[in-house]
Amino acid sequence: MYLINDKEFKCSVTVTLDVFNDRWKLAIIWHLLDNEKRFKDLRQEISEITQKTLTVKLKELEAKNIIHREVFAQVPPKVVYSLTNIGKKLEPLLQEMYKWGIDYTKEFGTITASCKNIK
Amino acid sequence: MYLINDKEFKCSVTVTLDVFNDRWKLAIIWHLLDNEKRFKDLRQEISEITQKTLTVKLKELEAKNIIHREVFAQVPPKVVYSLTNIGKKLEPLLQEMYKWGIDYTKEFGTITASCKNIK
DNA sequence: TCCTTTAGTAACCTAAAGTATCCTAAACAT
DNA sequence: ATGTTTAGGATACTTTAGGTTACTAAAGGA
Repeated sequence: MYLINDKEFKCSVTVTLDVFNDRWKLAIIWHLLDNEKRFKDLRQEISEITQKTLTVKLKELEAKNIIHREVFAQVPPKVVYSLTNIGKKLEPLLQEMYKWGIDYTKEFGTITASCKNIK
Repeated sequence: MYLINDKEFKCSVTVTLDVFNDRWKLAIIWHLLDNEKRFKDLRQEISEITQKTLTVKLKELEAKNIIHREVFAQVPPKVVYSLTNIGKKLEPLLQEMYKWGIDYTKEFGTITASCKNIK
C-alpha cells in the first residue's frame, strides 16, 4: 500500500498515473528535461497550451515537488522553472514514451521528421 | 512530424501522450501485461473504475490497436481482452512508471506494502 | 506620453469525462 | 418457476479540465 498525504494507492503505477493524469504535465516535464525554462519559453515551445492552463499545471507540478519555481525580482517579471531531483528521475519514463511513440507511428501512421532526441 | 490518421504531432512523446490522455488506459494495460483477462476480471482488479467507463476505455484501446477483443459465443457471455504486439511494447514504459512511483512515494509518502512486480 | 513586455489573476463558459441507475438475453442450477 | 451470471446498452446527471477574454503592475524605450 502506498500513502501520499492521506491518499491511498494499491500500486506504485497508480501513484504515477495519479500524478500525471492530464494532457499537459508530462509534456511540460519533457520540455524541462534539457534545460530550465522561463514561463514564456514554455508557452512558445508548447504552443497548443493556453496561458492559464500552463500556470495551473506549473502550480500543480510545483505543489507535487516535481518542479522548482524561482522568481527574479525584476520588471518585466522573470520566473524560471526547473526540475527537482525527483522530477529529473522522470527522464527514463519519457524516453520510453518517446520510443513507443515512434514504434506506434511506424505501425499506424507516418513519420516525416523526427523530434528532438534526448541526449 | 508524426501523422496518425490526419492528426499531426510535433514529437513522438506527444503521440504517446495523446493515446493515453486519461486516468484509465495505462492502468488497464498494466493489468493486461501479465495475462489476458475477461471483462469481469478487469472490473474486479481495477475496482475504482465503473462498468461503463471500463467498456468505453476498452473500446478506445481496441480502436487504437493496443488491445485485442475476443468474443466467445456462449452464455453468459465471455469476452477476453489481450494486448496486441504494440500493446506489449508498453511494458518498459509501465515498468518505469512502477519504479518512479516507488521513488516518489519514498520521498513524499509512505510504503506499507509493495504491489505486484513485473516478471 | 504612450506602448511594450512578462507572468500572472479573475470571471465566465463549454465540452468531455465520468457516475448512477436501470434494463437485457439466454443458459444453467436449484 | 425463479434466481444467478456476464457483458454490455440507454438514459440522465454531475464534475472537472480546459478555453476565452479581459485585466494588472512596473520598468524601460520611442
